[in-house]
Amino acid sequence: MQVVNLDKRLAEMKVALREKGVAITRKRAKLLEVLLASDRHPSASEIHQGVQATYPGTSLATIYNTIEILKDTGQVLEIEFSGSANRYDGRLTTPHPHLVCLQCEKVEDVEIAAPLDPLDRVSDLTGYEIVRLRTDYYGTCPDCLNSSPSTVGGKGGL
Amino acid sequence: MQVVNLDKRLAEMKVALREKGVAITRKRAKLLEVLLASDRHPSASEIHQGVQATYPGTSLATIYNTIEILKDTGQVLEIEFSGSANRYDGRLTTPHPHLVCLQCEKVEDVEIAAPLDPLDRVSDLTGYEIVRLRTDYYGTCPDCLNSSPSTVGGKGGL
DNA sequence: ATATCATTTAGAATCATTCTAATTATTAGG
DNA sequence: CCTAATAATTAGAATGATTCTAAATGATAT
Repeated sequence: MQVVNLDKRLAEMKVALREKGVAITRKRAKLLEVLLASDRHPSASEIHQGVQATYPGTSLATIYNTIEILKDTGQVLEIEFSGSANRYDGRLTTPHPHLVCLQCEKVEDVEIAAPLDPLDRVSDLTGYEIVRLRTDYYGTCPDCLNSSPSTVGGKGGL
Repeated sequence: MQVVNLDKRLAEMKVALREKGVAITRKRAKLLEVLLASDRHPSASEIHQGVQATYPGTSLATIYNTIEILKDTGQVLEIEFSGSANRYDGRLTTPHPHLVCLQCEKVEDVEIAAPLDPLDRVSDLTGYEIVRLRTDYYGTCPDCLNSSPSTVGGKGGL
């Protein structure tokens, strides 16, 4: 697993926000904390719950607003899902491969071979100006493989 | 570009549906046609329009129902997007890399290096039972690079 | 014909996300 | 300390893709 110094990341994020000219309010600070505390790639609503633990009455809109700013400043990586909520990675914000469990919707980082073709090679090849690569492996995690040997279908949204 | 014999694909799809025990109604046949006719990876609503050209009054529900069956039988590849409609590939239904234009929302196949790590190697490595890999390059296509030299942002949903 | 079963339908429901317009904090000058 | 001005936050409405529901239609096979 990519090891990240969380304190350092937190500081970085704050600097980036300040440079953007936005205030680091208590709720926003808490949001950053919650985001970094989890290696689960939390969803907006999970972050919302985390912030509400300390600041009840925080609106979901605030969470989305702040995530928007984080995205603009490259301080969070958004992992998009069509069937369920998007997930966010505040630790490692450059696109990287993920392992997604279709059963329990866990999203993990996976340490594997670097990009098949570097972005600029694909650019050359296609004439596209490539800005990012998404690489995700979908399947069933070990936990789910064990715990539900019979549950085959998986009605989940991913 | 992967070259596919469309007539053959159409026949394959029909066989797969029959084997599943579902009828190939006129609307469904048309849907398959529309799906295969396009290399644009059409959305449900684009397919809907295509079918409606011949069968006005076709419901979107029918499109989604049929796509569902196609997915179940592995006869279509669904490419999911959180910000906008999912796209469908009826030509090549095994997961393969795509090039996605963030500007015009074009989705193209791209012929590049095979998977970084074969699925079973990732399985071994992680204990996951991997079923598919998603690999998408995001950027701006040549057309959009030319036509809108100033339009930087791109308020689009992808 | 008729009972059975699959297909199709319109519209409602869902859910994540974005928008809106109003309220509340915060800050900088006086 | 006040008071604009500005930014942050809010509740709730709006959006948009997808799924669900329950009813209607169509086809099939005795």
